[in-house]
Amino acid sequence: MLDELRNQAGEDPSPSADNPKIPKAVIKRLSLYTRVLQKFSMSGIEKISSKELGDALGLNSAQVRKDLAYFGQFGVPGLGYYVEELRTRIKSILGTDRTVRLALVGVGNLGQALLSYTTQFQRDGFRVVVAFDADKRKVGGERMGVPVFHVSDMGRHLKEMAIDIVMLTVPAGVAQQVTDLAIQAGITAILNFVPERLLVPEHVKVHYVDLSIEIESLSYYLK
Amino acid sequence: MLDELRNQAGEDPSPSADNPKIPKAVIKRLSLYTRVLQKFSMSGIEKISSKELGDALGLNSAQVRKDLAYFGQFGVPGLGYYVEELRTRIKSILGTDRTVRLALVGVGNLGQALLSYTTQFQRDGFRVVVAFDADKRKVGGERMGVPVFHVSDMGRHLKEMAIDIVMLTVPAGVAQQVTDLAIQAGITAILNFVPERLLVPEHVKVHYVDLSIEIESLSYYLK
DNA sequence: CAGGCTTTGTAACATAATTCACAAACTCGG
DNA sequence: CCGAGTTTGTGAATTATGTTACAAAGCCTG
Repeated sequence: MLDELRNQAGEDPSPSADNPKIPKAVIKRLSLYTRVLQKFSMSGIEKISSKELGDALGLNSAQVRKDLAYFGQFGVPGLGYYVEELRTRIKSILGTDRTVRLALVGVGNLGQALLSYTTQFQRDGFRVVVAFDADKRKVGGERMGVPVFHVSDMGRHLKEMAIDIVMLTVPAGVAQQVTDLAIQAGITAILNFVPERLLVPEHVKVHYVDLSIEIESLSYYLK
Repeated sequence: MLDELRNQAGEDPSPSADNPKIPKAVIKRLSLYTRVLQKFSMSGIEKISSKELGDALGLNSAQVRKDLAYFGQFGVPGLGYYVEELRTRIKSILGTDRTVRLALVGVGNLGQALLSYTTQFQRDGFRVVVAFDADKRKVGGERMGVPVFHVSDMGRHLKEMAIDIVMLTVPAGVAQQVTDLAIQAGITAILNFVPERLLVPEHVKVHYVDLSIEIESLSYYLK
């Protein structure tokens, strides 16, 4: 599909810089790894093997090692990986070693729920710093400590506030329009909750969260 | 055992109960097809080719045909597919030709947002018919027209109300517990919003919706 | 109603992702 | 500091998924 994108330039001395195609699934698993490592770290455990890491996620240990191998050599033969070190390095690879700045477009039901998701978001290093809506009655004040502006000013605010990722929870029908605006403002990553396919230039990455599809496909497996 | 765990990781093809091996991705695309077909149907268009259907979703036309071929022969050479007929048949395959009955566990922020998602859900043939929470203050009345019961009565209600799918939006930490209860009550499909892996027997299907992972992986692709 | 045109369904091919398997690297107890 | 025991990192094999290509089927125009 339109998933083929360049990878980020290396920000650390790992061989990731040149590797042109890392499977999307690998990236998602990296994210899972950090979560497990976080837990282990909390329990005061200092080292972990690919086997243990895999078991915690239902993955083959070779897959864990191979995933990590995309980015360098982090392990010690005969010992495994140092939990904290590995966690730090993966976070650095993912770019979540600093706070990721999110904007929310569409302060409806789902949008507000996302605004109140602060606990989880905070813990994972994200922060919703601004929201937008087309309804003038919702604009002006704050919701859950987040200022809400009118979409007509979105471009300006997105730039000024150095937004990394836009979350779309607008009504179906205006999603593409809003997307175009965001991209004009320099946004390159979108998390789309609207059940509509977005047409975007190649340098823009869209992830879809589609509840209806999840439910429909679950329905298939009912028996 | 390993198979079971692997299944829970959520991203790989699992041997579905009866149908030998239809890729999970195929099922999700079927769901997308119905959406496109719905739109075409609305516009009064009566036939559609695999090319057109694919174009609408950014897919290769052969993939569309192959996906459909898993389930039979629906098309007419030289003509394409009859929109309404195809839609009906796919819905029948997915089991969404009747209302799918959902239960929501955890009436927090996200849970309430899902309860208010009625418009979209209704349109797609789902219905949240009951909700549960552990907080006695939330229990008893209705939220968005949906009765809320205490989790301690969950098993009974799930059975009595013939629930198909359980949506989990409970606080991290109790997800596994709630899952076990639901499975004891005969539930075989779970949509899990909690950022935690669920251990379930083989016959139970779990789909994960994990916002943090979506954001983290988007973060990777930034610049 | 014949023949050119279109589009299906699928077999063969191509690509991608995962798992296996093992040499090499390192640990650690004694 | 040696040797038995682990565990890594990675080619090779396997499995899964997607694409190409085309014969067969059916439409439709003249």
